[in-house]
Amino acid sequence: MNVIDQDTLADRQSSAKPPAHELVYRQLREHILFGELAPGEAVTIQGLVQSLGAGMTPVREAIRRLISDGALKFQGNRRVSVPSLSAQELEEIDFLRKTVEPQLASRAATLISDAAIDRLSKIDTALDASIRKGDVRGYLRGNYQFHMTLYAQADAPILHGVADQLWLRFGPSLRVVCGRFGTQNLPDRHKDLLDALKSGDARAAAHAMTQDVEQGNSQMAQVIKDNA
Amino acid sequence: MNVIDQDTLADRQSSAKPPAHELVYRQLREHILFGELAPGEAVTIQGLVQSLGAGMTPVREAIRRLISDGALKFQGNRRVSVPSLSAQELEEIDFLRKTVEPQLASRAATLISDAAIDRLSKIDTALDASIRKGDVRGYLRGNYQFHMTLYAQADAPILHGVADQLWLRFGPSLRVVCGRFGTQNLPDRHKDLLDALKSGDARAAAHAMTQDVEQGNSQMAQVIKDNA
DNA sequence: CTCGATAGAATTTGATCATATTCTGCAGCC
DNA sequence: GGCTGCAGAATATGATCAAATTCTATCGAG
Repeated sequence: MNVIDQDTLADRQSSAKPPAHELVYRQLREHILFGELAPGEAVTIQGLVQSLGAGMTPVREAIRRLISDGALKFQGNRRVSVPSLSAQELEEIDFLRKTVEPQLASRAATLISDAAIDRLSKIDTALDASIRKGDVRGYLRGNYQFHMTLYAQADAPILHGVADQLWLRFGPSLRVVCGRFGTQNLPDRHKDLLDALKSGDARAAAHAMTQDVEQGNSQMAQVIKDNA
Repeated sequence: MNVIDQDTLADRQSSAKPPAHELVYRQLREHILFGELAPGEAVTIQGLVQSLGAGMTPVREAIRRLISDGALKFQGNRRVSVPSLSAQELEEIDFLRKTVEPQLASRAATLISDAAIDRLSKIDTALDASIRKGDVRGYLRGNYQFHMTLYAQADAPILHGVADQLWLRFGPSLRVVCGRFGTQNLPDRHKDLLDALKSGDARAAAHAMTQDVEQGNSQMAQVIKDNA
């Protein structure tokens, strides 16, 4: 499950260079999360070799990792594609998100530093700007960043990893929701969340998070139903 | 997240042959789950190339997948090892297991066929025999098989995959528990579980599963505390 | 003189690539 | 319509390069 790799303090002197397979993994991951890759789209090794200018081995490794993450789907006959969520799968993801993410929010609420709250506020401000401008890509990145930054404060790497994996699974579908609905009527429970964090109210944070998940998932459910 | 790949009916005429990286993945997975690999032990690519007689590329891919699964740990400097659980990590796993596995048991209870119950009974019988004989390896395999066979009946591939991943994470540590305590006083809530399944009582199934998870995890917690 | 530390060499291991091989899917032919 | 051959893509290997660890020999301090 990869995860997160909070460098932050690392790579002194800019000397640290991640291996190629790691870079390819991150790029592909971004593509999946923030939308260049649509659900159902085929992913070929050679295509990535060309488009990313990487060798074959690193690309293969990155693809395997993402298949393990559930972000890509192995279609049996050596074909790999971006999965499109079924209603049933979304229901499972809904169950898991409502378990894991409020829990993370709750834990984070009791541990988070003022500096981290500040960072979250900044991300949320930028996110609002993206929404106003109708910048789908910016919204998706900001939203993801907001959640993951928060979860990183929970001191719960395994839960964080599971949450991350779930986001990877519904990323492409979320992108479709935005394409359909635009960025105007997107949920933003982040204000409630920030308030709860500032007052250290774990229960309120969990509640706000539940609402946020609820809202996002119901929109996705709508789109899936329409497509069927 | 790998998963499960229920061949069963597949490979007609025994003609289907899985690719090498798949085979390597499965073997390594088994080693991790059932104990050849101890927590903390280093895993080298070249070592596996030799011991498994496989090429370098398949081994690399298998290792990447298992790292994504959380079954192996990338140690920053290009080294890979079998992770040993910290008390904190076990706590997280405990939370997740108590959420996911009872849920799976519950869903399975309403969907399971008589044939599948029969299969589970057979597995459980064999498992009891392993316990009596003090056959640690047999116990671990049987226990895993019992749970995964049950979860496969829940018609919830994502939840199943998450559960599978969690087992992969605590597998090596569970092995240590057995080494410490032997197989005598191991939990066996499987009888309660089977009863609940037979009567289609989802709530009872979930409860029995919670008990089973509880018992196993508390033994692991004990061992972890002792080692510290 | 012995012990310990350290710099540099040697070895081990990982990363990447070029290449050969195998398999899948498709198109054209019988 | 079913079969055969062809093109392209994926799988798998081994060679090569780079990095990290380990080993060793030398030097200095006690």
